[in-house]
Amino acid sequence: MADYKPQQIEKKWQDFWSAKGTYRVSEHNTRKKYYVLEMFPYPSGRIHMGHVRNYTIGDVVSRFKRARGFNVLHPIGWDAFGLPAENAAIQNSIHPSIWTRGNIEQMKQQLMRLGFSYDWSREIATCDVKYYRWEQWLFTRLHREGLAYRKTSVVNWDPVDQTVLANEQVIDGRGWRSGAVVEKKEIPQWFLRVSDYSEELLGELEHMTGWPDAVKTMQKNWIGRSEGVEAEFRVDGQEMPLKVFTTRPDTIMGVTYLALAPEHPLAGEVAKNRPDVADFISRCRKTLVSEAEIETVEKSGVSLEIDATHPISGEKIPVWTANFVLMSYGTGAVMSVPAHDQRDWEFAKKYGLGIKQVIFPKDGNEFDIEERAFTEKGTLGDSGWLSGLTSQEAFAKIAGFLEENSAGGTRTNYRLRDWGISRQRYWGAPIPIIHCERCGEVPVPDSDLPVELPLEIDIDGQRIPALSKIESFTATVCPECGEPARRETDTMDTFMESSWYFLRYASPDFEDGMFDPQKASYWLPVDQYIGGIEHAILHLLYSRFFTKALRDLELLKLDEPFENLLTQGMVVKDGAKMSKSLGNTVDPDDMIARYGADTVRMFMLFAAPVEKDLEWSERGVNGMFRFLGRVWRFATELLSEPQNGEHSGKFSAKGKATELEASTNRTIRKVTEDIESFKFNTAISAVMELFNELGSLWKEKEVGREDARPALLVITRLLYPMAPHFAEEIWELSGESGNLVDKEWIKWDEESFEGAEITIPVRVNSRVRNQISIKADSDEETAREAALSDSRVAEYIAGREIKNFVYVPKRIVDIRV
RNA sequence: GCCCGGGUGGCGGAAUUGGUAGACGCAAGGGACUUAAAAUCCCUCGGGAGUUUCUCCCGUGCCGGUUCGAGUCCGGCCCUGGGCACCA
Repeated sequence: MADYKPQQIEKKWQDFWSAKGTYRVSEHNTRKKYYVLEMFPYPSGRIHMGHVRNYTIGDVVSRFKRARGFNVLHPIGWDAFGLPAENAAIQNSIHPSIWTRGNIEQMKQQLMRLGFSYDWSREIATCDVKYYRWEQWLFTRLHREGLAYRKTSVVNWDPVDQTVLANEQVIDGRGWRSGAVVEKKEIPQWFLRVSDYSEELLGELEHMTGWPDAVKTMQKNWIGRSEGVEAEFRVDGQEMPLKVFTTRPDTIMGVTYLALAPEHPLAGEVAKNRPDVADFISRCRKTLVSEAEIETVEKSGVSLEIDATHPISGEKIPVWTANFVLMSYGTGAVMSVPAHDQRDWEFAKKYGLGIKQVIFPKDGNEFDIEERAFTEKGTLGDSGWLSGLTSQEAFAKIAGFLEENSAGGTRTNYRLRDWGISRQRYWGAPIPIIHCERCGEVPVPDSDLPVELPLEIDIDGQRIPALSKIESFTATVCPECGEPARRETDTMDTFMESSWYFLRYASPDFEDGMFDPQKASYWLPVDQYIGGIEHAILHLLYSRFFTKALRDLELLKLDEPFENLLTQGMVVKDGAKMSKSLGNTVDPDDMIARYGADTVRMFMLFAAPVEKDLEWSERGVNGMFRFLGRVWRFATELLSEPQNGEHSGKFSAKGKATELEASTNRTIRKVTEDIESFKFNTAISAVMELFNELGSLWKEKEVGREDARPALLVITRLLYPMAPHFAEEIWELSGESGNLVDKEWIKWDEESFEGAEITIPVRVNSRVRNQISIKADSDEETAREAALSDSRVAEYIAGREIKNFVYVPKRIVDIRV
């Protein structure tokens, strides 16, 4: 018997796998391919527990699928551009590149210590020129297709630091470093036309059976397709009518005012002569960065003191600007119907605007419109020639009327906006465009790609120079006319890199394109994608968009990138997400040093179901260490006897061996099915139960060495995907041939536990009164007889009439008297 | 504010997807071993009651409903986590 010392065995097996090149794969293989991928990490410095959880899950899937006979691709890389590198650079006067490279080196070592089955030969880092050059190449193709375009858009501007801020860097309307009040600035920026794909991105969701419903619903709502009507309201003295979009055209006769987003051009127009309006506009957007803030702030507005003409009634309708109207949705203007929309109602009450009810309950009941808005559909009234119609009938009538009078008509609107990819930052992939006074926006020709990010920069100050400040970078000549020109100085959103990295893994060193088409068509789609739920919308939607755009560029024959998706919960401690700022992080390295990688992995899998948050508990880790220690001691004791080299692996049928054999086989089935469905916590429980049973039978001398051995070997093999070093070592100790990493997954023998008697409860008047033992496949008559002949059950029936008898095979007998 | 999740013992969780609520583990208490500690091993462990090898009652956030039967389905509340387009 020996103590379990993981430190002595884990390195040994890691070196063994690495020396053998066990996880290197190629397309030249007769097995069926399986591509398992975890979301790649941002190299922030050190691995955190969220990574450990994510990658442990992926590793179990990878090892399990290998054992099930698949040619498994399991790659890893680094999402290496991003804001934190610049922050670190400023803080520590270290170049973002050096900081990032150092982190990658460190984190790679950490991942290796966890024993993950990665094909390290495919490692990529998105800040490598050989990676982002192909992203630049793609950008020029998207540009050619009109899918990349420039328009002005607003950024957060820190007037003290003279820099653009991310939303995250704006706290209560102030720059996080300078504390200066943030200003809004309109600058030209690059966008990708995701909206062209709204319909397909939405429609395809229906067929994506391998994705969680919650994620699909979130994406569906994010795309936000709505059928409605656009109506035009003419404004005196304005050439262009005001357009509004509404999903409730039936309420149009109840419009009492129009509300414009503060950024609406007409509001800006009026503001020129109205200081109060100008003041309102500048005030109301200054501190509001996100949609969440805009929608929770107290509603306020100001009248523009102009009137619009109702397209149907011809009435004069006052026009306001209000802080809750979003410029980015619909037309940036809404028709307000206080009687039938609660938000409009509240605004109208606050500013004394009219409330006109035009929809009435179908059942003819009264509704007090002074109390709140009536938002249901119903019958139109007080609506002129539309009165008496139902909401549904009115929809079509009104749309038709607007159409005929060239004042609007039916429209489908999407909430999904085009993707702004411009970042005014240094640490990113430069956008490959040259601005020429004569030729306009000229994409960098293929022969001049890549546009390398200049690495020689001065970072000792408190600022990283934007590319626009680096003259040697900006100055160039126009590829078309040869005259002096300037480079685009925006870099690309880091979501660009993560939208296609899964394709690059198929051929990470390919030099003639983004990926080798043959290899990509072999490996893709990703069969199992695993990552945090926080990426449910943006990253996953952008990756889907990229895949479809690449398909339409005829670079890829693929509609969707990720066949199956698993979203795992966060790792929390004391109820809060582990984060540096909260100071509640736990370093995986400490845990590995103390307990070993296998214990940490097992704990991560055992402590919570994958999709739920996991509460970190070092006591729990210790408990898992004790479990592995018990198995270890049992194994070393059992296997210490000299082996004769011949093991049938069969149970003897002596004593309780048959029972142990049945439990062993039942456990194989349970663990296999649980791993298939990612229920690792119950898979581990099942192994623990089997081990507990084996332990007691052994201690009570109910089974001998010959029967303990096959059970223990099964336990070892079932633990292998989760605790691979541990399992390999015991396997080697047992003297069995080969290594588990190359072994087929273990099969179970159904016959060993079929046909056994089972115990089911008998309920009388909803209370369990006793259990009966019957064959699993007993018919109702047999079950009835068994139940009624049970003395305790009989006591509770006691001569009363049986009013109802229910028998659910293998489950329950329920009697009502 | 809008969208999507989640609420089960002291704690993490299990419950064959409508069929014995609390598997497995942690913590706690008691005991064995030990000079001692650690480690290890054994027992108890949702609450209450009783005639205490056993039996009864209550119990899955709250209120109501469907059903022979509800942690699971339906309606309405409360609390809580994630996302909201420049954090990744």
